[in-house]
Amino acid sequence: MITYQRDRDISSSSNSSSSILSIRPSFSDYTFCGVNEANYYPSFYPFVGQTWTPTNFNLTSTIAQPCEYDNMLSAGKQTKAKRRRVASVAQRRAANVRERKRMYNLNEAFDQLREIVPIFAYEKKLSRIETLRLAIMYIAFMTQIINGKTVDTASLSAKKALEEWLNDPQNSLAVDQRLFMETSYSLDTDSSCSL
DNA sequence: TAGGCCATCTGGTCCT
DNA sequence: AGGACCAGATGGCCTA
Repeated sequence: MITYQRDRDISSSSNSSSSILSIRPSFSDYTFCGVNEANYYPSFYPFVGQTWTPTNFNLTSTIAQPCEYDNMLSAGKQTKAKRRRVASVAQRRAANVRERKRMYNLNEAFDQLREIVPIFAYEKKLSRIETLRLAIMYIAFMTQIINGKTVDTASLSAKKALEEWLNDPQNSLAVDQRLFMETSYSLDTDSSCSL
């Protein structure tokens, strides 16, 4: 009997002699069940903390079948005939690496955006959603300037938008209201401002 | 301790 | 067929 848990749990666990193994069994575990690498089917999450057996993973042949959990997930959904892509261990790992790289690039773009939007007295690092919302308002503010509105008028609209935003019950963000006031103040007083 | 934010894994879908 | 993109799930970390 083998019990699985996530890789992350393993790395944070100090007890290396534990009988708890990785949720991703070694290749030998698959071959033990008669599954070859080409038919690797990586759906083990439902069995975290549970005793793993070929029965509850529905491994009754040499080919891994979708487990009950996947059937539960797809139940109730209007599904057309789906293409089941069978990924090898190497393909799945490569996809994970690509996904990490994709998210890294996304975060790099967020960092660049954080450097552009004016935050002034805001000492805390903006979250991604804060960055996006601030950028939206900043663009709206600058658009008004470009369209000939005075800084005062544009700043008034920006302040109004900011107040609406802050008063939005859905918005739990506690942003200092000085953000946009200081933006307009900076435009007013700093001629070298490159905003 | 609850909630927010984030990283990561994963499978489905779209596109080349 | 395979990569990119996306959303759901999950767990860790931090803060109020």
